This record gives sequence, structure tokens and C-alpha cells, in this order.
Amino acid sequence: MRPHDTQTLLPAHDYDLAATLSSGQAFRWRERDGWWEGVIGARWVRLQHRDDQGIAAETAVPQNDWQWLRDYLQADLDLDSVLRTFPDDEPMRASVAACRGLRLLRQEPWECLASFILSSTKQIVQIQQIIGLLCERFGAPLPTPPGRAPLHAFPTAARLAAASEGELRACKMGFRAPNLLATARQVADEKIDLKSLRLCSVEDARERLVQLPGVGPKIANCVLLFACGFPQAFPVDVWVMKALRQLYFPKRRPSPARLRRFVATHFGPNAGYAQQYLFHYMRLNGRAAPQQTSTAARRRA
DNA sequence: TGCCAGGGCTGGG
DNA sequence: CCCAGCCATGGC
Repeated sequence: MRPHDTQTLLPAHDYDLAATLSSGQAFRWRERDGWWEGVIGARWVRLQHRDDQGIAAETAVPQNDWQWLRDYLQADLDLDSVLRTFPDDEPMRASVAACRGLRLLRQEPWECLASFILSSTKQIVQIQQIIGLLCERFGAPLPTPPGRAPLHAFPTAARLAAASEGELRACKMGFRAPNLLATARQVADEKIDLKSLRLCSVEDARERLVQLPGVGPKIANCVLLFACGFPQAFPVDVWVMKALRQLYFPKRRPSPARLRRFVATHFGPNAGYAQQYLFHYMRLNGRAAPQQTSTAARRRA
């Protein structure tokens, strides 16, 4: 790789770029002309997986160091060493077989937190729309390649803290607007230091996150897993709940406490990684789930 | 306890 | 075409 180039090729084994970028961890990636286009920090970038070579990357502005991209993609992580820690049971084997190469990204904490506050009771498509509007209206403009539509960085907490609730509601986020605004103010006022959460114990970090308005256990776990680097954090949403019920408790309906104990003990030190595989597996098979007894499952089939 | 609060997409009628 | 359902959190 030459210095000050707008292109590079990152060596990466066992990396399913499409699954990773579309798996509901991050919301600003779009596929276009066989590339995945997005924004990381203040950089426009597009990515393309090349068999046996790795991940090709192009930026709008020359780079002399691509560490920011390796960090974001976690390209240097040895996936096998993670997969080896998964429990050796049928649901995990099936989930890994369905999308081997699925990875966790390492996102910027504020963007991750704000995005997941906006994610509550929304589906991925709508989350993308809200975040698109938010970036367009409040994010700093970024250099893009010639002939490309202008693009914006994710808005800073300070910028959103200075917005009105009405302006945020105009981005179609509905009742999440006051939560996002109040959390942006706390972050901007340094009531919480998101970057230092990774230095806490996972329990301490979670406790601090759930103090923020609009942040419950599910969203806190998303931030811990996708931004703070806690591989044991285990967000439980409806898809994961469905996976746990169908795959591990097909007969009885476990209590929430029992379920919490199960996920805390069964999946090992990389439980969050295991969760991502279950989530993706359920999303792939959700429509055609074979073992349905509930009306909800039958309606889906 | 149970309902409700945006809203855009999906599936079924 | 229309309409119910989806969805994680907080407030009532």
C-alpha cells in the first residue's frame, strides 16, 4: 500500500462483508455497484470483498494510515478463536454454518448510542431513514468523490443538544426525540464519558448507560457490544428471543430471570458474538421457520 | 397491571 | 387498496 492513496486492500480471512454491514449493527451502509458505501467518522468510504484477497477500500480523500478502518471492521480479529468458544450445540452449529464470516464492528460510541436510541420499536429500514435525515440536517458535510451526492457525518452530541425537540421530531423519530435530546445533552455536558466506558467492568458500564433516557437493557447491551468492545454483552430483542425460545426452549416458556441466567452462562465469553449469529440466522429463516406452533409463527410462514 | 406513543414497511385479505 | 402488526422504552 502506497502512502497518501485513496485505495487499499486489507487482508481479511473469513469475512462476510455483506452480512456484517447489513446485520442491524450499523445503519449507514448501502450497496451500490457491487460496493458497500458508508461513512466512518468523518470519512466517506466504500468497501468490496475480494475472494482470497481481502477487503478493497476506497476513500474520497487520500489516506496515509488505514488503522481507523481496520479498527472499525475488526479485520485483524481471528474469527476462529471466537467461534471455538461457542457452545457445541445444534443451534449454534446451524447459525454459524448459515453465515460463517459474520463479524462484529467496532463503532464510535456516541453514534452507536444515538442510533440505538432511535432503533427502539423500529425496523432496520426505518432506522436507516431516520438516521439519514438526522445526518443530512445536523451532520457536518463531508468530501465525497466527484459526481456523488453530498454526504454528512453523524451529528455530534453537542449539535443535537442544541437542536429543538421539534426539529428532531421532523426527522420522523416520534417519541424518541425527547430521549435522544436529553441523552445528547448529558453527553455534551460530560455527565457521562462514553469513550471511557470500555475501561469499566461490563456491569458498571451497563449501569451507567441505562441511566440515560431512552436506554434500557437491550439498547445498553447493543452499545456495550458494538462500540465498547464487551464481547459478552448480549442484547435480547424479539429475534433473539424467538431464537432462544424455538431453538433452546421449544417446550416450555422460560421466565425472564431463567432466560437471563441461561444467556449469561450458556454462551461463554463471546456470548454477544454468538447472539449476532443467532440473530442473523433467525432473520434469514424467520419467514420459513419450520417448527411453528404459535399463531405468530404460523402467520409468518 | 396494561396501554399508549411516531410511522413506514410487510403480509394478508 | 386497506389495515393490522411489528417494535424497546418510558410514562401514565
